[in-house]
Parts: sequence; structure tokens; C-alpha cells
Amino acid sequence: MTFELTATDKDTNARAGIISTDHGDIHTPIFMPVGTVGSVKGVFHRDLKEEVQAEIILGNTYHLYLRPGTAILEQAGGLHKFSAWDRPILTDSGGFQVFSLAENRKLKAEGCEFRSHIDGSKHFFTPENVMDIQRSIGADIIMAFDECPPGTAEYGYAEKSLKLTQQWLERCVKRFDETEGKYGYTQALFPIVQGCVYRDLRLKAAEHVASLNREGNAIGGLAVGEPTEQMYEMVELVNTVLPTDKPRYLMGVGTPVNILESIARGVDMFDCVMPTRNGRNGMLFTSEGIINIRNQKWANDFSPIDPNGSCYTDHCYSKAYLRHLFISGEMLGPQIASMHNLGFYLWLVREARVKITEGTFGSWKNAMVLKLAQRL
RNA sequence: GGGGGGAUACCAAAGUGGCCAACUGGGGCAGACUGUAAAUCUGCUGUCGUACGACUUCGGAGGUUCGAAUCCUCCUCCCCCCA
Repeated sequence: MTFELTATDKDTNARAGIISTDHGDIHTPIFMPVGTVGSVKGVFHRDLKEEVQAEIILGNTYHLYLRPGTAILEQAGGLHKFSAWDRPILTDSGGFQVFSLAENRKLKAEGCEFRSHIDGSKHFFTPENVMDIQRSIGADIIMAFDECPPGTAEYGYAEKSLKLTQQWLERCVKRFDETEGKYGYTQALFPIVQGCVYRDLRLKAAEHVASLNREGNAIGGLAVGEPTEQMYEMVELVNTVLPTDKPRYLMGVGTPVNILESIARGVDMFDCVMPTRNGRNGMLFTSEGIINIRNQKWANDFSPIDPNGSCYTDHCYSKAYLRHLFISGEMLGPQIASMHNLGFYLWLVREARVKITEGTFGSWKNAMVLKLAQRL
């Protein structure tokens, strides 16, 4: 995997670049649709490629390990072949599940014991076996196994947690470097900066991560309950330390506005369940603002879902019809909404890329931020 | 013609003297969702009020009672069985 910086904005820290992987190029800034169990929920690969124009998608180590399991994935020849997705894939390590499935796990220095959310069975994740599992899944970019503490964590806990994450990171790197890809193409390991909302911890974590000199770096533990302004502050701070010649990935973020603000602070890669999950639940992100398509007021609005949208669904279907689908519990509704939202997110980052290249990102971003946060 | 059963809020359906403005579903309305245990979850759903509360309701009209959706009388309508 390589990264080439192709443009830098004059007014902000925004950058444009190209990540090259064995499964193709990724133009940054980029949004990566989340496909936890090997499926971007409700969206066909063909639409993901041709309409949404997704260049890379996510998978999740914890979920894929439980189902279908590494044996099946290895027999299939890795997740790309298994799922018939031939573009790049990034897998999260299961670190987020240490956070989101907190009731079902026990943290230890050695690793993390999980109770499967499916059948209650016990599983033990360590930095080493998480690297091995991600080798079996075969993602182009794999993530270090970390602990993601809640945004409200107190300093003492945050400090302790960071120490654990850093120890785990060393072990991840060691294991990763001792092993190699199983399917004939290369993989890259991204370390993750933790440290909650504490400046000194974040700086320390960023310096540690930078010193490892990996092919890309991630910022984790944000958008997990802390105020948005603190998130921006942390992103800005961490990016003063993370190398400029490596892609920076802000994990799990976020709203369209979060993404624009973070691009302005030097982030290159994003992922979030928001466009798909909120889409399934009737929330549309459009070029004019946010729509709750279930609201009564759209019942007789026969205008297209998003007249400026880049997907065929945006022009093909009306708001009134999409509302009808949601109200009627038709599965086509969530599918259309998911595709629309993903299409919008990808349009947004492509547009950001153009503006960065043209040198007009700053003013464009400010105008967009005002528009996109509006509730229609 | 005879006998029996029923009528409760938008729909269905509990409730059969006070704890009932009325269980529960559905529907409707609104909200939440950030490295996905989520096609999920939450709230509201008689009127007025932010709320404490006030007012009007259980087919209709009377009545009994301190008190009625619940008991009595009459009326209207619906369903079932027999002829």
C-alpha cells in the first residue's frame, strides 16, 4: 500500500491524495461504507460500485470471526472472493466491540474475553490472534486491536486504557511483521491513536503511533459520547503529530458536517454506519439538509429524493413514494435510503476533493456545513 | 315470529361499582441513531395546558348510588341460532 499526496488546501489542513492497494486506488478524502459482516446492508455490490462509487468498504473482525468464521473465509480465498467484492477492504479489529459489547466482555492485559452476542459462547481476542484473523479475512488494510473507552471516561481510566492499547499495539505490530498475507496480495496495518479527550494522552499516543512508521494511521475513540467540539479539538491536535505523508483515518465518524470539519483538520479517511443505519431508519442526508422521510409533510411531495444527487435512485423515486415505502414497511424503502445516503456521502467527499484541488475548499466547506445541518 | 349475544377512543380488544381518561395490539404522529447485537429503539396518541391540573367521554335517553364504562328501565343498531 502506498500513499501519494496530490494537493493541499491553502486555508485549511485539508489534503487530497491517492492510496494504492493491490485491489485498486482510493482517492482521498474518502468515505468507506461499513459492511460489518461482509455486507453493506441493503445495497448490492453493483450499486455500491456504479451508483455510490464506493472505492473501499469495511468489514469487522469480531463479526466475521463469529460468522462465517476464519475456516470458511480461508476456504473461500478471503473476504474479497467470498463476498465477490474486488475493490479494497478495510477490517476493523474488534476494538470497537470491546466498547459496544462492554457488557459481554472482560478486559485483561493479555487480551479481551468476549461472550458471543449470538450464542453466549466464550472467545478470547488477543493482539496476536486478531492479527491472524485479519490475515485470514484478507483485508487490504487491517486495524490494530485497541480498547475504545467511552467519551466520558475519566482521566485515570483513559490513561490506563491508553497504556493497554499501546502495549497491544506493540504486540500487533510484532505479530503482523512476523506473518504475511495468505492470498498473494499485501496488507497494511494501521495503528490507532487513543487517549480520550485528554490532550496530553492524545499527544503521547500520537507520538507513539507516529514512531511506528506504518503505512497509515488512525484516530479512534472519538464520537463515542464526548462533545463534538472536543472531538474536533482532538483531531486537530493529533494531526499536528501524525505524519503528513501517511493517510489519516478517523474511525467511525460521522455526520456529513463532522466529515467536512475533519477533512479541514487533515483527515483523509472516514467510515460510519450513519448513512446506512439512519437510512434504514428513515433519515436522509441530502444536498439541501436532513430529511426524516417518515414525516407527514412528505406525503404529497412528489419531487425527487435529491435533485442534486448522483445516484439514479435520487431522481427515479419521489419523496412521497419513498415515504410510502417506509410507512408500509417495504424493504425497498431502507434499500433506497441506504443507497441514497451512501451516494450522498461519497459525492460529498468527491466534491471536497475537487475543491481541495481547486483551492476553494475552505469557503465551500463553510457554506456546506450551514446547509447540511439543516432539518428539512 | 321465538331465543340468545353484543355496541368501549382511528381500528381491534380488555375492563363488569371507586385504584378508569380507561390494559394491550395495530394504526397514526414525532424523536433517537457516529470503527453496526439496530430493516432497531424511545415518546406521544379525548380536549385545553410546558406542567401541577381542569374539563368532556365508554350506542342514545332517563334512573339507582356519596360515586357508574360497569347496576336498573326504555329506545336505536348489529350478530348468531330456531321457525
